[in-house]
Amino acid sequence: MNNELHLGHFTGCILPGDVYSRFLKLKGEDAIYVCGTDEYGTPTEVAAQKEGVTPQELTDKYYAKQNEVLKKFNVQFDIYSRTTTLDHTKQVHEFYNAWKHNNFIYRKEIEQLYCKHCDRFLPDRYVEGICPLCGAEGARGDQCDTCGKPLDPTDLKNPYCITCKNTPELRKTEHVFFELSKLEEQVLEWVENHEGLFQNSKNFALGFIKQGLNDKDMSRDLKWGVPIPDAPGQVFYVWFDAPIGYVTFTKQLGKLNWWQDKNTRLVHFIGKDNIPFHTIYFPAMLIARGDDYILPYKVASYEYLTFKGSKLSKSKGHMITLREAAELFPVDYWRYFIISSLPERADTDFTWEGFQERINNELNNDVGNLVQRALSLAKKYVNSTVPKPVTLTDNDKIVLKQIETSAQQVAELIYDIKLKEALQEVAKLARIGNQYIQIEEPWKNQERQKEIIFVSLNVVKALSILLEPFIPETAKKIQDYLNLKPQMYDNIADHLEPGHELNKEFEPLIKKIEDKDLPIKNEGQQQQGVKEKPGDANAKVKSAAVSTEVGKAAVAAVEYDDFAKLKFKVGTIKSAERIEGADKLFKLTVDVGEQNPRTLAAGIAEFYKPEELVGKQVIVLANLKPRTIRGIESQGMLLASETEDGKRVKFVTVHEEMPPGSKIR
RNA sequence: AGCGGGGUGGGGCAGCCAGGAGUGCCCGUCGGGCUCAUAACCCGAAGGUCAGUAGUUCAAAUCUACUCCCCGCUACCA
Repeated sequence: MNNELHLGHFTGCILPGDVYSRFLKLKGEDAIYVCGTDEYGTPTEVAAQKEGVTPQELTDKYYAKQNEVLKKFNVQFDIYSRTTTLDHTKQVHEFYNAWKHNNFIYRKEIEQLYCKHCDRFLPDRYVEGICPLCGAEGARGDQCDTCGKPLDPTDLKNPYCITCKNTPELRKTEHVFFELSKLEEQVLEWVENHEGLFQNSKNFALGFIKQGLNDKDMSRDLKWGVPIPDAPGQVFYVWFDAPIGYVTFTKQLGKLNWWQDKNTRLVHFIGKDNIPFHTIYFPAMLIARGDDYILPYKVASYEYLTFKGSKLSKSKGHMITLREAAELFPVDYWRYFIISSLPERADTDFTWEGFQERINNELNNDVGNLVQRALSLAKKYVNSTVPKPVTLTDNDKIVLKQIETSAQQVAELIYDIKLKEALQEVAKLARIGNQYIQIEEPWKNQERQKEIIFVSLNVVKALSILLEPFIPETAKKIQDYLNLKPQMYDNIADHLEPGHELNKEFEPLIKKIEDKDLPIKNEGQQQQGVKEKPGDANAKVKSAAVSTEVGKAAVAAVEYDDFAKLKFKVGTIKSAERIEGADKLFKLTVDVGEQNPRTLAAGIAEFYKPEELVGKQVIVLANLKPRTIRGIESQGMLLASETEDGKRVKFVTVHEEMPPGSKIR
């Protein structure tokens, strides 16, 4: 909760949950979709400190932004609340008292680092020092980044306070512990026998439990957090309050009793980093709470959508924010794309090409086009009125029957949270519709026009219902064209009334994404006005190195200093060979006047033969951050020129031989 | 380094947990058709030793062991 929402958040938890809950409601189920912001925790506090505002001010700001953008994406929460409310504090205290009552809480005196200068304890990330294991400097109190080992603040050698840099001292303090170890068996049994966990959740949780569940220190000597009632000056470790937010928010909706109702099916949608909290800690907290609190029915955990190939990503880890995404394309495009490429099994890399392909070929050509076809046929031949079929042929009946079959399959898949597959099933119905029109040829087959158009329109109507959970705006648009009121899922097989008038005004549902619409081509504009941090220039050029798109990227005006950061050198190609399994790449060794020749991966294999290259002089960007491409480390980038259509590529050279290593300026 | 995941026709995926002819989906390629529709749509074809090795089995993409590649997390974060 110290950042804007980005496509990763949307993919991992928000959108799948929205599709699922929209579907349930459309199906007439008693469903609520509960979500909120988790606002405590040291990261928020540290971020606020950096921005020079209070944590509350920071979270207020982001809460408002998130709320706004979620509405834009038509996320239909029943409540989007926050953990910094009094309701939540009360709810956490209620849990705490129950844990105490059920003997899951004990106190223990431990030693913690204390900064006299700042007059505070230094938990987790408030302290840095030298890692006792690998000796690296700047290891944080919770973990060393260099060797990756988790640490306790007290493990650090030469610790210092990150705020004032003074050396802290050890001070005794009494902390509250949650006796997780007592629940190991119960949690293990639940994980092992629970069918509702996604495979990745289950594997991870089992591995986690195998290492043994230790009691957890719930106390933090901080102010920002839910105060522990009987431990003045201490707050709950954020993961002990955040999941209780689900309970708080449900209570705010007046449905607290759902948590103790055996018929409630609690389904979590999370990203994979949240797996231990939703499969181990939270279930343990619920068991310890007692009073028949229910455990999750399903935990849908998603892998990551990664952005390494995207030119929008300014640095590693930077995502496209939802706000940016909505400015670029209609939100339904994003909703469609993300569900159709949900990272269920493995991380999935986002590419603009993939996005464009999916939207153009599937959403546009199959779905959009079918709607357009059917409506146009109706307008042209039956004056935009649902015709009365006289005699239905077997094929007509098969297609009408298919609507029911599809609806049933889609429903089963969504109940089972196989959203990607469900959406494919919807797209399949659109294809069947296209196929049907093609085979029946209503433009030729005049005596059967009424029946064919009748069937086609019913397919379109069915699509509008099936699509609603996924792309609600588009679904609504189709229903407007059909002049229909919002439908329920179970009405899907009801045929349109003959004589029902359709809307004569309609336009293509979806517009194709042209190459020029993609931000790759607008890179210059995109980045204007964005202050890049020093060193970022490397990152920007890097993406061009693999895609041979040097010629395509529009060039924004740069400062001379930025240009001066780039070190170009003349190099002589010593050897060139194809890289196995890569059509476009050569592995080159190039002498750039250094002790050893450099290894480069160059995307010019479609345009040269290896033997043509040996001995040639090329221009190399020598201070590009090395990058591993197809298993070889590319230590620079070869400059080349490319025609607009990408059909011709020629490397850049000097017109007379220069000594290898000569500078370019 | 630790933890997790992946390697399936040219590209992207599903299938693997509950083994049964390489089955499926999207794109691309090639050939054909249609002209109602957004140069869209429909039909057909080519293309894979399911990363490798060894095992279990009547039977392995699927189970086991090992090996090789790749990726993510271990900053914020789903």
